Amino acid sequence: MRPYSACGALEHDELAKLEALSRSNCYAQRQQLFAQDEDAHSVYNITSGSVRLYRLLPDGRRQVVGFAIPGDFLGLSLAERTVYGAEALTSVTVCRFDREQFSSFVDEHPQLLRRLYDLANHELSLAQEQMVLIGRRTAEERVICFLVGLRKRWSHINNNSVTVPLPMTRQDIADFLGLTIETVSRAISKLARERALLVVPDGVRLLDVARLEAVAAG
Amino acid sequence: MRPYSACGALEHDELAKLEALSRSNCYAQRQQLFAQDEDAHSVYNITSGSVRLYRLLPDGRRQVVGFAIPGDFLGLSLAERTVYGAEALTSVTVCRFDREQFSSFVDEHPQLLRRLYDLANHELSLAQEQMVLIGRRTAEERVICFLVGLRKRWSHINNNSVTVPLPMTRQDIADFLGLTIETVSRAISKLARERALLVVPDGVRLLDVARLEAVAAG
DNA sequence: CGTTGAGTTGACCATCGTCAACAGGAGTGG
DNA sequence: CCACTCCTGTTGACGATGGTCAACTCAACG
Repeated sequence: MRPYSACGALEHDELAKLEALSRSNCYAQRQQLFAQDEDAHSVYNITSGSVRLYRLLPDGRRQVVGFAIPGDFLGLSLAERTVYGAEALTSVTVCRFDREQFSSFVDEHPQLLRRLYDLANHELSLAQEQMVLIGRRTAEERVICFLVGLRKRWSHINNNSVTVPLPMTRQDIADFLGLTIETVSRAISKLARERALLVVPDGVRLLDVARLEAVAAG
Repeated sequence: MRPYSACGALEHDELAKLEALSRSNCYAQRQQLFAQDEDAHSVYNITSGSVRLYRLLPDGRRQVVGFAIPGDFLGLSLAERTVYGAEALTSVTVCRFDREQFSSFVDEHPQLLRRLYDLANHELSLAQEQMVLIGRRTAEERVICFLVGLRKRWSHINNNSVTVPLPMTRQDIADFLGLTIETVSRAISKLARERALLVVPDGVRLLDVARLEAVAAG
């Protein structure tokens, strides 16, 4: 795990010190990294695989608040308790840090803290984007935004491919977009019928990228 | 403006230095503090009045991403550009800081930065809460959650009164909850008919707090 | 070859959005 | 003082988007 994109603020030797605090770790598909509302032990950096982040209402309704892919961090809030659960969508490998140790390291490196602060504010902006998506867009628009946005996130990793991996189930997508599984399925089928995309095993291939990105932007 | 709740990390003399950087400022009702996607000049601390924060889609659809009340900060992300607009719902007074100066001050006070970091992560958690609200709750539940949540925020200011000030229009509430003005109006009317609340000028008085809070929690 | 679980599709329906009419206050001007 | 307009909010009738329920396909797996 070299990039440490969140840690660009660190000098080489500081980076080495941080790396010394980390432990590599694996999770099987469907295994939980951590649950909602439990004590937070660790900070995670995903090195391979995908993770879903979700919140539950007491009556069982679920909202997926995000998906983590390689390079993403979890638990950076450094809060004592988790506010969402995290579950492996595929088999997952992570670099894990002890939360207390990581927190102390951060306190000793204000430049890193400043970088994390900017990162958190960027996340906040994305969360607001998601509010607009769920609150003010139609079902088809939500699905398109989801696919286009996910492709953009993968583009750094898979060389800008038009094939978007979808390791999550339709249920996960639905719970992310505030829809039902059937509505997501219908939206994807409609786009496939219109030759805007092609459904492939464990993903979709975007065919009419221009059209899809126009809808996502509009 | 004494509380500086965000600045509890500062010593008395440091607080004084920060205060020296601030300028008091007024805005008339409907006046814009700043627009979406413009250069960010300032950091604001609301001292009186209410502000709506909103994002616009290119086609004019609007999502209100939050309301700011006395004690709240705006522009703390310290990003170069604004990601949402802010408009005064009532006449508003603020303490305004130059963004660059504030940013430098923060860089010289890691303890303050750490406090701001925790604050940003708390905001992020609230944004996720809002995603659950918009994505997975019914119209009536959304309205109830909104009222109960707003009451809680005002409780520090107005001595835990069951009367919730609503300086925003129904349109603002609708755009916050991902609903229409008519649906918000109907939900409030229904709750009033059921004696769960009472509509008063520029607000509502919660009558059956237990019931409302139960719905909001569930 | 049967079972299971994900995904798709269809028929029907409910919630919420749309459109329209109306009520009530605030501001304006005769 | 009384129209008159304007704006916000309320209410009703109707309709569409998306949810519900159910049947079916298909692949994975034992």
